[in-house]
Amino acid sequence: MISLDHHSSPAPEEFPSELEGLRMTKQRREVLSVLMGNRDHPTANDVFTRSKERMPTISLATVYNCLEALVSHHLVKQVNFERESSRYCPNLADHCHFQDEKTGTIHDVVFKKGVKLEDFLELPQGTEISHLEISLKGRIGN
Amino acid sequence: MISLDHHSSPAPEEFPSELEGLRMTKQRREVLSVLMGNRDHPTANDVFTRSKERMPTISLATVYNCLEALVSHHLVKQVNFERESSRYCPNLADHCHFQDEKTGTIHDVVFKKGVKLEDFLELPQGTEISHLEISLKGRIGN
DNA sequence: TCCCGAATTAGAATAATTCCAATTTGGGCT
DNA sequence: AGCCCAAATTGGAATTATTCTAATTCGGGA
Repeated sequence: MISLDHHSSPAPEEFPSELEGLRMTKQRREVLSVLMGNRDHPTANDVFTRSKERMPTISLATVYNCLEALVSHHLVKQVNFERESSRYCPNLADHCHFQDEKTGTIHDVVFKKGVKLEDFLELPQGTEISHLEISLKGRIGN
Repeated sequence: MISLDHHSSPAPEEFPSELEGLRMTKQRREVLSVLMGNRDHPTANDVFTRSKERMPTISLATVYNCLEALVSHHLVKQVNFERESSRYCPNLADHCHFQDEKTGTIHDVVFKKGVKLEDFLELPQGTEISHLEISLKGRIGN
């Protein structure tokens, strides 16, 4: 069962050369630091644009590769809203996402302390949840 | 605030010529009856294949058009799992989706009776949620 | 029946992502 | 330090789901 505990994200910048068993190449470090530096849930293309400022030779394919490596090593989360292009988030705490329909801004939303999935969902018993994604859209009161 | 009340879906088949302000053309009726007939969360392409059996002239574009019309008139729900192609679901009760990673099968999961979003999420106060999507992946215990 | 806006259609276009094949990189071993 | 080799990067092509376009068809109301 997935836990909804509250963790905090690692401190920005300063990454070892290997993290969670992932070789920290300079491209991966760059992509990660772009994500850490501006937590506005950028798309792969946003990350590409930002990375190029400091590393002009990086390619979009590499950005996709790096993001996929970071996601699969749980250093970053992939965020999806319907069919929009994926966004990326370095907040490793269990949380979900709220998109303000007015501005498009995405906000992290945490779970109430101690809440478990079974508390609000009628899960067929025996289910092992390996992945959970909650996406909200709406407006922020006036 | 979105309600998590338990409703039931309309009875299968037998649709009036206008529903929820939507003109029920024969293509839309066909698409809807495909969805009602087999609630296995088909993709647009699945719906296209199935529709063609009874209506060989229907086009994929029309299937997309019909699905979009049905979704926007709240007769059908669009279901997304990460970046996979959208699936469609005629269950109008508030519910979310669990995908068995072993088989790929998608199961509807309902909310515990009376649960409200605020009960499990720390929503920034004043937020009006207009759309909510919860997608789970995992395994069904042996 | 005629008209007209809406719906359908086939095919082209788009957008995000993945694939491919060639090159580069860098850690470990000598 | 230099070599080796698997892994990572790269640019471009390919793929896939979906949307767009423009032409045709449909069907309800006058």
